[in-house]
Amino acid sequence: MTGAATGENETVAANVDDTKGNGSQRNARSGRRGERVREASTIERTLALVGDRWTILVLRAALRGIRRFNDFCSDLGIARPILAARLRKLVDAGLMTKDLYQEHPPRYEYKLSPAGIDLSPAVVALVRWGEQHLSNGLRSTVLVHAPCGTELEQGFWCEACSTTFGPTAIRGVSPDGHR
Amino acid sequence: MTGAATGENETVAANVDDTKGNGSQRNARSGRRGERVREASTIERTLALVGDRWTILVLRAALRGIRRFNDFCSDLGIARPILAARLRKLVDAGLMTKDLYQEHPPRYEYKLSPAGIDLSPAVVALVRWGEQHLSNGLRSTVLVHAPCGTELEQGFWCEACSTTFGPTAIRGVSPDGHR
DNA sequence: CAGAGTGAGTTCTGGTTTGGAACCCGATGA
DNA sequence: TCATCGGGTTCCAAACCAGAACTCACTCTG
Repeated sequence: MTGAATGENETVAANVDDTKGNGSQRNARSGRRGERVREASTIERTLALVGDRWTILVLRAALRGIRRFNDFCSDLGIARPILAARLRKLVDAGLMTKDLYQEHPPRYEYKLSPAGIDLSPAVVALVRWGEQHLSNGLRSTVLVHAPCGTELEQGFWCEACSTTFGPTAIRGVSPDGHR
Repeated sequence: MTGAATGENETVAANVDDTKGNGSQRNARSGRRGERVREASTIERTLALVGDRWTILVLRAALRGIRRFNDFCSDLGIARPILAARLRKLVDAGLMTKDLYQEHPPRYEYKLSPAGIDLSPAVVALVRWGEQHLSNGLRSTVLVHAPCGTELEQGFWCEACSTTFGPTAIRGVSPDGHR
């Protein structure tokens, strides 16, 4: 009853299957707040990392070339303790590196690691969504393909079919089904 | 890794220009917590909306076809008050709709609106990043192109050049031409 | 018809996280 | 020597989050 009721032809992207039906997951957590026993799924862990108001902004600032503590601070308007905590978390998670760029008063720069750069599709997707849906008529920035200046599209690409497609054509499968 | 579909390979994504140098920047906020005076930029508003641990998970559940309060609740393991607050926020923001599906005890279903579906590239990007960087060897879900079953790539696409490209080839420009 | 069950929330109550100010520390540099 | 800068940390109040329990309006079972 739950699912099918609406069957109709909405634009829906609603059949991204999650491959496990629902057999196992949902199990116990301890009584204590914050330390759940069930193993968090991958996305839950992803969001535990980047799912807050600042982390993505820090990443975006880093993508724009900002590297120093104070520059992040004044560019984002973020409170210093929060920034320190976010940078530490990102460095610990391997998304950024902290390099000494000057010894005597030890000074560091924060740069994106490859894993951090890999997150840029997500950052770009959020930026673009905001520009499309939240800008009140005046878009502040348009992201374009640098070589030609055309506004970029973001989409999914199937190498086998050599085609792009939208969210409705996505399915989730389990990799360990037979392997 | 990321770039299978991207022609060039690259190191740094650090020169996405942000078009404003810093002309108008970072100005005042009031003394009160939470009500800043400066007009938040688009991404800041985007993140104020979806930038927390649960909203993206709620959206992902909705993409998977979940529609009812209790189903979200048990699928995600989210506390009921938080879920109620998130759904209300998403409905208010126009990302989801709340439809009556039964009168007598009034019962509602929550569905993604087109604006919510538009966020799926971001959700997918986060899921994929997590699968690539956070799964400890065992990936729980692989997203594939439904018609052919090939694992999908996500990338940027330039219609003018008919080419895909990676994050390094992105530039930000001001929409009003000058600059 | 009483009682159990269901779906969709809200209230209550603590623990956790944020955000802002202020402070610390080690070099410069005037 | 004192001020400044870059990079943090400490302290504290306000906001947010999570869980349990409760409400409300039905419907179903015996």
